[in-house]
This record gives sequence, C-alpha cells and structure tokens, in this order.
Amino acid sequence: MPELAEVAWYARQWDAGLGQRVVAVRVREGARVYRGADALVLSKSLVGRVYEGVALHGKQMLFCFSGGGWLGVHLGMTGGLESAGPGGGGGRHDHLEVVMERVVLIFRDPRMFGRLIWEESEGEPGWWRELPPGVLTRGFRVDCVAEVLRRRSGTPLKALLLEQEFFPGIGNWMADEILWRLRLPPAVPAGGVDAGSLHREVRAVARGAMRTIGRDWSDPPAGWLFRHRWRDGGTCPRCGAGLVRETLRGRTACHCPGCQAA
DNA sequence: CATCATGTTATAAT
DNA sequence: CATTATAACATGAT
Repeated sequence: MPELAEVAWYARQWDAGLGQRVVAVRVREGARVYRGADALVLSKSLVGRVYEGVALHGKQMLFCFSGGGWLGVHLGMTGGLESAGPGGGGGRHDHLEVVMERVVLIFRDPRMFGRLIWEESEGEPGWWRELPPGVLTRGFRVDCVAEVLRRRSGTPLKALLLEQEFFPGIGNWMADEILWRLRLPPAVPAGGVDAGSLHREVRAVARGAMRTIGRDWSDPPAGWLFRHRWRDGGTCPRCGAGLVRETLRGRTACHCPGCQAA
C-alpha cells in the first residue's frame, strides 16, 4: 500500500538498526526486485558498513551506509520493511535481509513491483538529487502547480495527481482523498482547476497522512474518505450518498456522486 | 475458479 | 510528436 506516509512508516522500522554494523547480508538472487541492482555486489559491499540514516522523498527511500554506500528502495505495490530480532527473516518473500549486530533489517515484497538500487559514491546518487520537489517542501510552489495544470489542461485531474514527476508520493487513495476534498470528480480536466486550492489540499492530505499513518500506522482522521473508499458499498462521510468506484486510466477511482458533481 | 489490488513501465494504437 | 489504452510484471485476498 505504500504511498508517501506508508513509506515513511516503513522507513522508520529500520531505525532499529541505526548505528549498528552490517554483519551479514542475505539476498534472494534473481528476484525481480534486483532488476536495477546486482544482488551479489550488494550483499558483499554492504557487509562491514554502519547504517547511518535514511532520507525520504515521495515513495522513494535512500538508506545511507558508512563509506559512501547508498541503498535506494521503492516498495512498489506490496513492498514493506521491518526489523526483527536475531534469527529473524527467512520469509517466503523476504528478498533482502541485512543482519546487523543486534537486529535484522528485512525488505519483503510478494509481488515484486518494488526495486532496490545500490550505489557507492561520496555524495548522494545522481538519481536522488534529480527528484522533483516534495509536496511538503517549500519547493512545491503554487505557481509550479498552476504551470502543470496549464500544460496538461486536458488531462483528468486524477491521472495528473498520480504522476510522480509532479506530485511525488501521491498514490491512489491520496488522490481520491484530494479530489473529494476539492469536491471535484476524478475525470475533471486539469485546466479548470484552481491551483491554489489544489496546492492546499495536496499538502493537507499529505500532512494528515504523515501525522497518522506515517507516525504509527493509525487511520487518518474520522471523516476522511479513506475509511470508506476501499470496498463496494461505502458511503460518503460528508453527505451519506453511496460512493462510486470506477476505472480511470487503468486505476480504480472512488468518488461521491453527491459531493463531487461534474 | 474468477476478479481485483494503495505502482510503474513498455508497447501499441490513435 | 503527444496522448491514451492496454498489457505486463507476480502474488495474495476476496
């Protein structure tokens, strides 16, 4: 389920290994998550390094190890991170297990849409530095949002919100939540949307998710669409109308036909 | 057994 | 070239 806040929560799970040295590494060679990295090189190179910290950017994570070792992690659709006591890991879908001095850091991903990147360099990897401004940073500005809405005026707003190039970290449920707060249907053309409102709601939803899911995996505040959108039969927490689920651009979109009229 | 899934990307079609 | 649709990826949940 990893969107921005879920990613943040997962990253914190590896805090258990902060300051510890890598004793051994187990990798599932050939797993699809290694399509962007050499599993053997990673396993050999990581040993002996100290886990120093993690940086987050949208759905991307960058774990920093001593001596200029950078582990990039994307959780895809079903990826997750956890820490376990010594002897932990070994699960069917545990593709990377980093054995630290006192804990084992685990990356698991049943569907393997996630990916790992390993790079050794003095500074942060180039791909990391080229990421667009995060939606909760000062670089995410109203005029940039306005520019995107203008350039992509014909694109359905829902589809635009899912583009990581413009709204990094926003995923399917957050996009639906933002549209619901704006009282706009998913298919509304981006061109007619007010940039200021969109900018505000994107940040409000991201911040709210970080304060709940990102903090302790608790549900977002009562009254959010989040709690009602997952299955058929849900009702709008604002007006009580039955929620509609339909496919837009290959993804499920859930909206309230009452509040979010065309 | 059939359908669907909180993501991304390659390819085909328009 | 720009945009959109579709399939693919691999597995688990319903």
